[in-house]
Amino acid sequence: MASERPDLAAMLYPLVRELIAIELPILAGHEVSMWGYSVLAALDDTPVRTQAALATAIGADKSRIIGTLDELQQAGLIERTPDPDDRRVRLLSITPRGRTVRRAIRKDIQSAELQVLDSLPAADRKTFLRLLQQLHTSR
Amino acid sequence: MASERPDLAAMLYPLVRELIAIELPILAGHEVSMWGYSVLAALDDTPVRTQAALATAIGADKSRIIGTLDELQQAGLIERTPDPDDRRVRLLSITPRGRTVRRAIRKDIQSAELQVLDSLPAADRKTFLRLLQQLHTSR
DNA sequence: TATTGTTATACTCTATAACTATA
DNA sequence: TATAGTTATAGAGTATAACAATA
Repeated sequence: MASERPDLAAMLYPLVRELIAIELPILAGHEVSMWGYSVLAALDDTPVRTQAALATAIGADKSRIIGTLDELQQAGLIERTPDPDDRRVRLLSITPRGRTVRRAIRKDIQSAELQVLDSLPAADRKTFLRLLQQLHTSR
Repeated sequence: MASERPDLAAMLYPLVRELIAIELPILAGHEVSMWGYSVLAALDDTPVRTQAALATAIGADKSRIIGTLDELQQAGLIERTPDPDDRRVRLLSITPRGRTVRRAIRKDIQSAELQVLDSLPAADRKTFLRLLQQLHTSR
């Protein structure tokens, strides 16, 4: 019976939950919700898109992100401009201020999140991070 | 600006979501919910405990797992016996049938879940798994 | 008084499906 | 008619607090 190990999800999920617990106070400090941060990140990495495309990109329903977009727009972090070529579409873009906020949040998160890997030796931590990144970009 | 990488959660969360999508139909096939499977796994790995201890062990509220325990008990997968020493407490245990079901589910899950690591070379896959396991046990 | 398990309540998410305006 | 965005509705999930039994 040697080959016993926990399921992948059983090992990964606690990590994610710990990470969320780390991120929430940071996000609150910047007055941005988790969905809001997710939107800012997506828009910052790939500039313009329709709301529907954005929604599927971050794994949400198109109706689910509307409140988030309203908040971000009102805070001046994103812009929604009607597409002249197809007036049904709202072209999305992150504002300079949105970009600044996104980077500040990311800096705070990334300087705190690595603590979840603390139990690994430094070399292993680096390896884990590299493999995870590889896994993430090749999806 | 070299040091740019996605946040840990941004890389891990999609993995978890993909894993859940893989697990749900398997669990449905065994007529066990995700919470139910989580409870079976916890009880199988560390035999007896109070409901409150079990709840915190799997990251839930004590009131949240009661419906799950009812279902599992009715299906004959767990037992709730009053503690003679403290009649407020219900001692929890997994039944032989519960153990069988849990193992069957785990076998199905583990034979399917590794596909999320498919984009890694075999050696890297093994390394990732080892580090993740190390991370999980040393928490 | 404190604790275990339970129930009840309200609150938050989420999914679904209508609705509008454009095409 | 089909699609983008929006709104409305209902359903599921969750947290909180009250409750009964026991310590």
